[in-house]
Amino acid sequence: MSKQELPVVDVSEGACCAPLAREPLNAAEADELAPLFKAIGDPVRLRLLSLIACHDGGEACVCDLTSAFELTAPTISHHLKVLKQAGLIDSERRGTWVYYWINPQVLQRLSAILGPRQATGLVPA
Amino acid sequence: MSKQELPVVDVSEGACCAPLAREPLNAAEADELAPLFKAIGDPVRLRLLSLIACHDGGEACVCDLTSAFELTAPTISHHLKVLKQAGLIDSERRGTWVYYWINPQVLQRLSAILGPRQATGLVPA
DNA sequence: GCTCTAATTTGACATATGTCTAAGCAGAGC
DNA sequence: GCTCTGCTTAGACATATGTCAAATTAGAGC
Repeated sequence: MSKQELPVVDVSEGACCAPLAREPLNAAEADELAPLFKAIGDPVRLRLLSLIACHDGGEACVCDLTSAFELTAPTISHHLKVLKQAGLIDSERRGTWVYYWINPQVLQRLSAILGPRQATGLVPA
Repeated sequence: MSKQELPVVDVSEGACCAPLAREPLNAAEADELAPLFKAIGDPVRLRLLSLIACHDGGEACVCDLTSAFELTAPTISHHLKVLKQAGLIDSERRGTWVYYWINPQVLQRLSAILGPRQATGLVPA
């Protein structure tokens, strides 16, 4: 299955761009957004995300990531899985190695949710 | 041992504005930021934050908040405490009621961390 | 002082989470 | 086919988390 381009949820709807502070999130929006923040609510996963995002070519091999922590490979694998299931990153196997890259749109969306204003053009004033 | 040396980092330093994707977060920065994202990584707390931010006058009484959920008062109180301890909101008692308001700077900072670019003027490039 | 309401704290509980070890799977190279 | 390396899965375990009921604290009004 290709999780690569699946929107997962109707992103274009309510929780897409309107910032938190503009109108109250309803339960459904919150249920959809919270897991994303939860996924980055762990120091290891935050660093993983950052490492992947900053890595040369926009993608990183698991071996690069594992060596940056004092954690076992299964633990890193677990965190990568959490990030991937949240839709924040995606991956592909190439030969022996598995590469991960971030999904910039999701990150951008979260940024917009927290941002003070700017509905990213959805609502034209 | 090499994981973290300082529990709290000076916010004005690295983790202040530079987005995730610009340079890898170090362990200390991640340890400082992750709890903030974790705090909003819960649907109830996300909605609480949004409700408070959107409320008239920029602040909301606990009674207003409690009535928006099908949860007991202690549970709401717990979530508010988590948000407050994370620094996302603040509160004050006025007579019988307790009012909460958000700390916009913290929210803005998180937004900047996730944002694609814009170091908020830190590095001119 | 008494009581009423608003909110928090305490304690309990089931569930979720982060980590590890051990085992399994997938290619590469012999 | 065998083995080696890279990565994931499975299972176990201690700790953290979300929720509630009961008890407690804080003011307001009588």
